[in-house]
Amino acid sequence: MTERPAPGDKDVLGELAPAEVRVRFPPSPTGLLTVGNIRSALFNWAFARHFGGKLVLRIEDTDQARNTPEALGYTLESLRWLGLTWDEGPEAGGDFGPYLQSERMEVYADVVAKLMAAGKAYHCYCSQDELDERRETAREEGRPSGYDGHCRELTPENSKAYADAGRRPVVRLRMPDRPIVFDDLVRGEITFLPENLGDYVLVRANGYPLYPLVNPVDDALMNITHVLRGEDLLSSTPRQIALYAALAEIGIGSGRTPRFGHLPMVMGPEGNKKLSKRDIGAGLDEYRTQGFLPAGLLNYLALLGWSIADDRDVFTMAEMIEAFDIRKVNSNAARFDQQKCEAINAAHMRMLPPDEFAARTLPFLVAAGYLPAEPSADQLAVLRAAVPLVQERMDALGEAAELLGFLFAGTQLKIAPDAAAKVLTGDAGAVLTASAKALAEVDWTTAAIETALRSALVDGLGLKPKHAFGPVRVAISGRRVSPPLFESLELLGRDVSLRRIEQALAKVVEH
RNA sequence: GGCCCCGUUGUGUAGCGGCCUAGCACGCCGCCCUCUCAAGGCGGUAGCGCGGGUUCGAAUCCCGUCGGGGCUACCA
Repeated sequence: MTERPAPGDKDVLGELAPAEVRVRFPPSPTGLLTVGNIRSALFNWAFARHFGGKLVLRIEDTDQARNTPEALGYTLESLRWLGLTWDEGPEAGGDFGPYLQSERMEVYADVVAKLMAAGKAYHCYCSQDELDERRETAREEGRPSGYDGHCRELTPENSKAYADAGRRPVVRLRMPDRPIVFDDLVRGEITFLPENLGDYVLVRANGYPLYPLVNPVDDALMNITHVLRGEDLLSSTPRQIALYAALAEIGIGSGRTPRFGHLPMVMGPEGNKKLSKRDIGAGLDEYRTQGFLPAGLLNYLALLGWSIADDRDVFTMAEMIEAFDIRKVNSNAARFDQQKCEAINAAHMRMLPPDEFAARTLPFLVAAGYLPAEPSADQLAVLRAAVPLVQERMDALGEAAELLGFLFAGTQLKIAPDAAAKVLTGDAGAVLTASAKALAEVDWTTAAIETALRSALVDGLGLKPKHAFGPVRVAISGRRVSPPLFESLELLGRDVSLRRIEQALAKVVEH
C-alpha cells in the first residue's frame, strides 16, 4: 500500500508565502452575532493563525436602515470575548483602512466612475415593475430569471430620454459572455454558465453602493487572499469573480482573484433550513448568559464541518490552529445540536484549572444575588473549596447559582417547593431530628460527619442511604440535587447546618 | 420555475477502491461505581437514500434518479 503524500499547502497557498495570507471576517452590525457567523469567523481566524497570516475585520454597514452604532461595539466586544482576535480593523488599525464601509463611500464612488468610464458597468433605467414583469415572464418560460440586459446597449439619446422622463438609473456590471469556473477550497471545481449570470446591480438609483460591489471591491483593495464564507454566498461568487476581473483590468486592487472556500451551512434545530437569527439558540448572547466558555462554544462550532481526528472531538484552540486545514472541511450542511454543544462545553469546564473555574463562576453568583459584587475573603474561600465538588457536575457556568447558591444563603435558604413536597414528608422528621443530634457534637470534618450520619440514620434508623440522606440534603441545600452532602455540610459549618435542619424540621411538622 | 451545492446510525463526523463483520463523539437504553446529581467504567441501539454501471473487489469512481439545502432584491 503506497502512502498518500502528506497533503501540502501548495494548492491552498499557490505561490503565496504562508505569512502573506490575508482573510477577513465582514460582519454586518445588525445587533446580533449568530453561531453561524461565529463559525465563519472562527474558520477564518484559525486559517489565518495556522499560516501566520492576517485576519481583517471589516464592518459592512452600508445598509443604513439595518445598522446601529451600538451594534458595532457589541460586535467587537463579542469577538473579543470569544478570543477571535483580528489584526486589522476597528481599534486595531492597519494600512488598508478605513475598515468601516460607511467611511469608504468615496472609494466606491471612484471605483464605479472608473468602471463606467471603462465600459465595465452601465446605467440601467428599467423600473422595478418592468423588471418584475420580465422576470416573471422568463420564469414562466423556464428561462433564467436574471437581468435580461435590456439597457446594456443604450445610446446617449436613449439614456437622456429616460432621464428626462424622470427615471434615475442603477449601475449594473457588464458580465462576461463566458463560463466562470473556480476551484472552491471545500467543494472543488464549480462552473457557472454565462446565460445564468445576469448583469447585476452595483449601485442603487439613490446612489448607495450595494454589497455585491463593496464586498469584492474591498477584498481587492484590502488585498484579501482567501475568502472563506457560508455556502449561501456560493451563487454570488461568479459575479464577484467577474468584478475582480473588471477591477484588475482597470488597475484597481491587487489584480489577484482570491481563492474561495464555501463553508457548509449551519442549520437550525429542525434541520430543514439555515439557522436564522430568530431561531432559539442562534444568538451568541444566549450562550454567554448561560455561562458557556468561549473555548467550549468554539470547539463545538468547529465540529460543524471540521474534525481534528477520527477518535477525538474535544480540543483547544491552540490545537485547532495547529491542525486546521480548509481542505478537510466537510461540504454538507450541519445541524446545530444543543446537547452536543453542552457536552463539549462541559468537557472544557472540567479542563479548567480550579482557580480559573472559581473566578469565572463568581460573576454568575454575583448576578444571581448570592454574592456581593465585592465578596469577602471568607466567601471566596468557600467558593474555592466548593469548586472540586461541582466542577464535573456543571455544563455551563450559569448553573453555579443553582448548585452553589445554598452555600451563601446564610439562614435565608429557600427550600424548593417540589423538594419539600417530595422529601420533607413521612419519616423525614425523625431523620432530621436524629441528624441534628448526631451532628451536634462531632468533629466538623467531612469524614466525621459522614460517619456520624451513617451511624445515626442508616444503622440507627435502618434506612437505605438514599432515603436517609435525602431529607438532610434538602434541609441544607434546599434542593434534591446538590453537591456531595458531607462535604457541603463541612463547608456550611455546624451552626448554619444545624439551623437549617431545624428550619426544615419546622416545615415537616407543618406539612 | 431556473441556477448552484449537498446526501455515512436520531445528531455531528471518520472513511479518499481491498485494512469496513463501517470507527469516534453526542443522544438514547442497560449495567457497574455511588449519599443525590454528575463525572468515570463497561455493554447495547441505530447508518453508507435508491437504481444502474466501471472493477477481481465500491461507502469510496461514473451516470441517472430521488431527496434536502442555498441563491434567484435597487438586504448583507
